Amino acid sequence: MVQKRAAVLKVLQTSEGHLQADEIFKRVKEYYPNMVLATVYNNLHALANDGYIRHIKTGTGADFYDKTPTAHEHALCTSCGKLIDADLGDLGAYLREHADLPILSYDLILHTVCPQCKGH
Amino acid sequence: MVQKRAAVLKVLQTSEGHLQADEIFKRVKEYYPNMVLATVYNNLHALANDGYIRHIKTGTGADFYDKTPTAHEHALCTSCGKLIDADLGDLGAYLREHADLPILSYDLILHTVCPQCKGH
DNA sequence: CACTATTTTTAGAATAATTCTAAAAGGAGG
DNA sequence: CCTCCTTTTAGAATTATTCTAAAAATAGTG
Repeated sequence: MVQKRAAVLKVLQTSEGHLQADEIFKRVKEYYPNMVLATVYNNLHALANDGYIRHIKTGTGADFYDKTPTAHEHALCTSCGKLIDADLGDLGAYLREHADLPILSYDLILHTVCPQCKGH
Repeated sequence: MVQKRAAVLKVLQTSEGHLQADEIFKRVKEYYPNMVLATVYNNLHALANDGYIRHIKTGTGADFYDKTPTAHEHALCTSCGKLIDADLGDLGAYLREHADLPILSYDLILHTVCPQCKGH
């Protein structure tokens, strides 16, 4: 049994939105006070590797982790810094159709102003 | 006159492909041996801000800088680590058409195996 | 259950690209 | 020449992430 891996996954799955490693760390520590940040990273990598979660690099600051592993895209709010889901249809199909190169995978981050921030 | 900014720009423009800050630093230092890395970053930011070049974050290791500021996409070779240009048609139009959010800008990195690496 | 092998966790150091800070230098305009 | 504003320098600081080696937990096998 891999208690701490399960705890990391559970925290992600029972949280709203997308979290960063240090936030996950904080929340898992409530259950496992002796938890260490390196273990969170270990488990996040393992979980992403096994397809349970997604690892999203924004290029600005810390990475996010997404409880939903199925294909969808993300947008970063330039105002509040939150990462939100974006629906872009079948972007993968578009890319594979138009690219002049084989696409192993891709990372896309949109920059937007989220609805909350727009409502000033 | 901003000699060092011009030198940074010239190095980029007269080099093949896409460079990282430390490589630009090395090359500019041949002309200005007292050059310092922070100045390279200063000038790269200034140049990107003024639209002369593009700043490309790959999310893995160092950022790249692109002498071509007009719209096109990029692919990172998983084998050799080089950043190469990718033609994806009018991706901006696709995104704006399909997105459920306003798109201020976006960052896309494809992962591929470049032609050179493919030829083992 | 005992034994061994593998995985997980820990603690803390290390990494590495980038940014920051404060001071010095440079150049433009009057 | 004087003053202002920009650029540059040197080096420290930042910060998320990774690495390392040792300890602990766990699982598999007989």
